[in-house]
Amino acid sequence: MAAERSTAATPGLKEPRTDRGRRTLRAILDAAAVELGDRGFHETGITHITQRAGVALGTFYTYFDSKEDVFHALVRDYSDKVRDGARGALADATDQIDAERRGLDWFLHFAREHREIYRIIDQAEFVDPGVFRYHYESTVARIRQRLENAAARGEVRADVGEVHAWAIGGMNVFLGLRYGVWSDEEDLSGIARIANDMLAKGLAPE
Amino acid sequence: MAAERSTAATPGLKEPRTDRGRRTLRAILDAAAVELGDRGFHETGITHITQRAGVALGTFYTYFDSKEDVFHALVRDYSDKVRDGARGALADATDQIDAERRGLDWFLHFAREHREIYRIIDQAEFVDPGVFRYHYESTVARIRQRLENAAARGEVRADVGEVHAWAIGGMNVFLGLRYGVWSDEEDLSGIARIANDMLAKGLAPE
Amino acid sequence: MAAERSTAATPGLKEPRTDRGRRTLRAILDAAAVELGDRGFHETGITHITQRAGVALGTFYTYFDSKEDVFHALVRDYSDKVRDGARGALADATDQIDAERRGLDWFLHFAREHREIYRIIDQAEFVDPGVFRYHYESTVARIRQRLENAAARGEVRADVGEVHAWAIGGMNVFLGLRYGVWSDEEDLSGIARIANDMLAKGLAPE
Amino acid sequence: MAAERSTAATPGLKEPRTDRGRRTLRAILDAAAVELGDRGFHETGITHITQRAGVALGTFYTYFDSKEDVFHALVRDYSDKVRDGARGALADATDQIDAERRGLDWFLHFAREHREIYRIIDQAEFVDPGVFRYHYESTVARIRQRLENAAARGEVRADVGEVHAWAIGGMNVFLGLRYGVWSDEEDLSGIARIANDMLAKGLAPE
DNA sequence: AATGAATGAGGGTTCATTCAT
DNA sequence: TATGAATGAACCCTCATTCAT
Repeated sequence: MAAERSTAATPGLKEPRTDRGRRTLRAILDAAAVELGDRGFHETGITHITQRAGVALGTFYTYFDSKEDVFHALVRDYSDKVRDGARGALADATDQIDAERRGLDWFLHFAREHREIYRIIDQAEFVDPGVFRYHYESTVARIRQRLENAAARGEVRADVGEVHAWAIGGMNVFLGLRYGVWSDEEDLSGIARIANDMLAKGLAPE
Repeated sequence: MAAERSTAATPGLKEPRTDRGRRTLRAILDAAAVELGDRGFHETGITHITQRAGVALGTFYTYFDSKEDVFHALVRDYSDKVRDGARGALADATDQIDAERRGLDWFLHFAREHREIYRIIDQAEFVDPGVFRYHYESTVARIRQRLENAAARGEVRADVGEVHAWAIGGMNVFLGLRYGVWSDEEDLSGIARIANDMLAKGLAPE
Repeated sequence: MAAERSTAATPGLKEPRTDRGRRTLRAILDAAAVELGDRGFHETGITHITQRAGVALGTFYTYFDSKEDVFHALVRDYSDKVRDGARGALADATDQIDAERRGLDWFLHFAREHREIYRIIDQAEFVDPGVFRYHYESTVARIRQRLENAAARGEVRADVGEVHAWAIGGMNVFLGLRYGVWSDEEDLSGIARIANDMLAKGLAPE
Repeated sequence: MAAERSTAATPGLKEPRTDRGRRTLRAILDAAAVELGDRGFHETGITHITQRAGVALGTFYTYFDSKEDVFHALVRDYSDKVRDGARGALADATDQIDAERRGLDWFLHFAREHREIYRIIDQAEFVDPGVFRYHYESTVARIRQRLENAAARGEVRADVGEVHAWAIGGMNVFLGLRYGVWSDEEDLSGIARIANDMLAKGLAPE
């Protein structure tokens, strides 16, 4: 649940030097994820975060330079998680269509488990447009790469490209919103299978 | 470009009684669309809106009860426009697949023409969650209805349902974001054709 | 109920020249008495007054220069009413003690009938300190005059003076507040008799 | 002069946790008493208070939730002071009439010393009607209690009751206004003696 | 490292008053 | 006279950030 710090230098974040410091940072990060996800960026005050984390207001600024900074850190963490999680899910797929199904399946469950992700990433469009665009462009770029590789192997139609990748990305995101975030009832693997079946036919080699 | 007032009762809006009033309201609405779309809800001050509209600060409150109110009005206006515009575009389609292509084609052009729409509607998730959900749920419900009617006519596979509708909605929205809002270069009708071709195969009757 | 205009020149008031104008002025004055009495000076907006009066906002300024002006006019009207009403009540008293009882009796009933008076006059302390002080000083001066005349006639103790007058004024005002304004239940004439009995003994000639 | 914090839970007040905090709160409270007393509630801005207190605007909200809150706190503090001050003054009286004289004497001096009290408590009628009524009702209830106890001891007439208590309360308040607040010249103890003499006769046992 | 008091720019909203019609 | 749209100064309050301890 807690966001693991990416190893890349994170500007605006002051790395803790002691164990106690690491625990505090972790508490703040976790609290921030919950609060920012629940209330949204503008409705969340630093005090909301520090109170939930059980630390004093000023302590926040021991680890972050600004409110934007935590937000940025969280978006990057989540973006990384989506990338890594999907990658893991794809690993033992039989073919590319099956891989996409597994990826969507994993993503839908992840979305339901981490509803905050949606709210946090969506807000990035206004709070931190850079990461927002980066997140979607790199996510879609990976889809595209997979499709083109598969096309080279003859698994999908030869003409797949950027447009298909964005279309698939949009499908996945909306299904995650509708069935993962907004609802608890549906069988997510079933949803993934239905969507994947349409995709399979849509992408089948001529 | 100017938002036509919907006929439905709009709470929080005080209908102007004179012609001068109607002109002023229109100016405020147009200015609000530009400012809210450009800067985002929280970065937009009432003064930004009134200055662009060329009226005094207080005049804003002659027509709206709060900043949330204009926002709400704009989302509803835009939501109606998307609905009506798509409906018009669908009208002279030969079959349902062609209809979906025309709808997407229209939507992509509309998105490029009204980049604000995206930013305004996306922000609604946090500013006015009610309309946000309503907009997407009703949009997708219309897609679903069209699909099911087409299935009854044998034009598309018999098992189409809610999941397909959300998938298509997400596809359209992301394509609009990527090629309509973020870019000026691509031929939008070409994009629509590519996506529609994948859809045609994905939805073809068995 | 409607405030009659005193004949003295009232600055800030524009005398109506037509009959229609007189009716409008009257409507505004009556509405102002109700609203200012109910909500208080600062909580009352000009629109509250004009809406209750059934006229347009701008019409208010046809008759008054400012919000303070209506307030001032009302305080003066009410102050005059208290003076004239008490004077009338005193007229057929047998002696001065009886006169004071009749005055208090009348005042208590007037207070119950016109609860606004209290709220309006009390607020004058902050809104229009001039009239506020004038009202109480002249009211008490009349009491004092009556007492001294009565002392000359041997009806009350010889040493009556300003202090006694203020004490009696305070007594009357508080009884009006407690039994006239705050409550509907008590028999006001009985209250006046009780207080007057204490006064009779307190003021009796040695 | 500084308002001591009552021990009762004070909603809307955030208790300071450090010494510095306690000093700041005290400064704000003192400044608020002066400003609210001088200018009145509506004419006093938060900046008036904080500037006089020598702190920044925002600091006000570290200790109070709103302008109404300080006002409320001040009225309660002052109300308590009047109660405690009068109680102390009464302590070594020989009989009840003498006690009332001492109480009035103390009150007149207190009023002259704290002219703000009048203006603050009077405004409560509109700003905070609850405490306003509470202040006067409990003050008068104490007078009544004293009178009835004295009647039981045969020190005053047997029929004393609520009406007499309100009458006395009104006398005291008006004398305080006229001689304590509005004027600096008169000998307050002399005033108290004159009023008390009238009272002594008015309340004497038959 | 941690605390919490202090800061003050900023922003939404109100409302008495003006004025063109 | 009457109307109601337009004006803009004023004000309360929020909250990210700083800083002394």
